[in-house]
Amino acid sequence: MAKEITPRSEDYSKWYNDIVVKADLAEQSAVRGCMVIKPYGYAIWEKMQHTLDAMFKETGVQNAYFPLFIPKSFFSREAEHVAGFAKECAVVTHHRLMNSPDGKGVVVDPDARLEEELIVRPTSETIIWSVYKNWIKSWRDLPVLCNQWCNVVRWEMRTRPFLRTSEFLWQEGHTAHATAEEAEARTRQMVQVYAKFARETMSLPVIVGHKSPNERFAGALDTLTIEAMMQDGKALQAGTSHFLGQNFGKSFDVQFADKDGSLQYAWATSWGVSTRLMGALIMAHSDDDGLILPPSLAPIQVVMVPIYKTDDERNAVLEKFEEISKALTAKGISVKIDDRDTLRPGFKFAEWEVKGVPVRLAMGARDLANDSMEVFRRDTLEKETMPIEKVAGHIPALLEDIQKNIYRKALDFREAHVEKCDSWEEFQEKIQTGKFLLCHWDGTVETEQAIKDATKATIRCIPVDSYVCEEKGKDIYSGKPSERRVVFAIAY
RNA sequence: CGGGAUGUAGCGCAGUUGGUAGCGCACUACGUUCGGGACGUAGGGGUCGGCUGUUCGAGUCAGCUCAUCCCGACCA
Repeated sequence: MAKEITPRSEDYSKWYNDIVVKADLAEQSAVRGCMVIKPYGYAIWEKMQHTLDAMFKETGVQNAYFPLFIPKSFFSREAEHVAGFAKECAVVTHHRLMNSPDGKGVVVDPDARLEEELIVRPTSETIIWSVYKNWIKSWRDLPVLCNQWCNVVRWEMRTRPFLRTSEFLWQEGHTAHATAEEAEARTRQMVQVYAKFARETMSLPVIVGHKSPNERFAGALDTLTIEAMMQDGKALQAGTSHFLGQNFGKSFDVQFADKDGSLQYAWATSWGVSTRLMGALIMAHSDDDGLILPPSLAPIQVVMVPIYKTDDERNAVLEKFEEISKALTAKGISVKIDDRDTLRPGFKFAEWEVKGVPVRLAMGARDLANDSMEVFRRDTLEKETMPIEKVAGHIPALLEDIQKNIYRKALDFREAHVEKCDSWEEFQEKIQTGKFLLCHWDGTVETEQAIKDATKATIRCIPVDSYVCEEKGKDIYSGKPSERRVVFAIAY
């Protein structure tokens, strides 16, 4: 495959789109800004869903489903929330079409205008809290811990596959609690679920932290985030968990009788991750040969490519593959024997590499004679020849090693591109080269905005686990006193 | 919604001063190949984004329009 584009080149966007297309993950749909997720891409998303879903359930969360359409009036109840989403809503105004009077196609039937317009959900806080009002009467009804897997629509001006599409798939959790402490604890708990998922399942190192007020979710008192670094050094917000206070409880009049008989408003959290995680996966791990998938998300973990000239050779190799396939399947490993007769081995090698399959086994007449097999790992591109009987036993440890190695590689990359910075001159230059800069910030929206206007860089988070730096200093821009360092970066 | 660009085969593109539509990849058939994206031969595939105009004649010129992409503002 041609190696014209490298991950840190200026044409990162082209490189990314190239991988999306060649790895057969997604394609552009006829609808502007929307995306068709193809079977291979969707299989990865399904694996993400299953893993996350199990993690949610371990924390007591249950799945539910709420309507796609939200009456417009619901949005006017929470002022900050509506301000955040008003500019990007798809609105349903009619419910019927009719044949065009001029005989050409169909038109909207003017008589079918809805009395109240419906908004296609950009997020479901409003409709869910309108339902919670009926569910929550007593402290005994709390907490309510619901999650839904669904699609949402945000009519963005500019779109990019997986990272920002007009419609996207996601999961949104919405919880109601009796106390602020409990809701805040849930907010922290869920961001840690996301961090664990990113690190262990996606092999993606993330920084957990608070968003600055400027970057907070519309209507939230606090937003926790996981921030990841892509291979061009830019930041990607990969998941968020919001503490919503009593904003929605009050807006939707969700009151309950507390233990002491007093009426209280419920406390809320919401948290979500989307198909944007697919974008993160692509941009964090791929190389010039295509996608590199962590084994825990790979739809196919081991692919077997037979090499042969005659039917006899083919049958002999496939027989060995079947044996190994059975042994691996018994261990819960997903295996594919690529027995397509019309393609040459070299083509198959390249194709499975683009798709990011972690391990490839190849076997031909030469190996057959030696009772050996070639084992190839996608992450390092290393080949190893080993005796056939040892292969099945070797694979589980190899997959585990690949999983860890991909994480290690991404972590090393991030470590090499994070640094402290105390000079505004240095900041302006370094931030453009793809770095996370740990800098002092005076805590004001004005300073953050001024830095953004000057450099496009934003505060990605105020870290709570890695890179925590509680030391006094002077703001990088304003020179005013600062209590701690925060993470600045240019983001997707 | 501002600034820039592009619409020609499934994809990527060429098409000169206006004169009967081309290339590469992909696709179909046959043969030779098969240990890192094979090769040969023969085929199939088009409302040149749309409309209007200029002209004997428009992919090419003009006007309008639609769509897409990139850069801004917005955003997970």
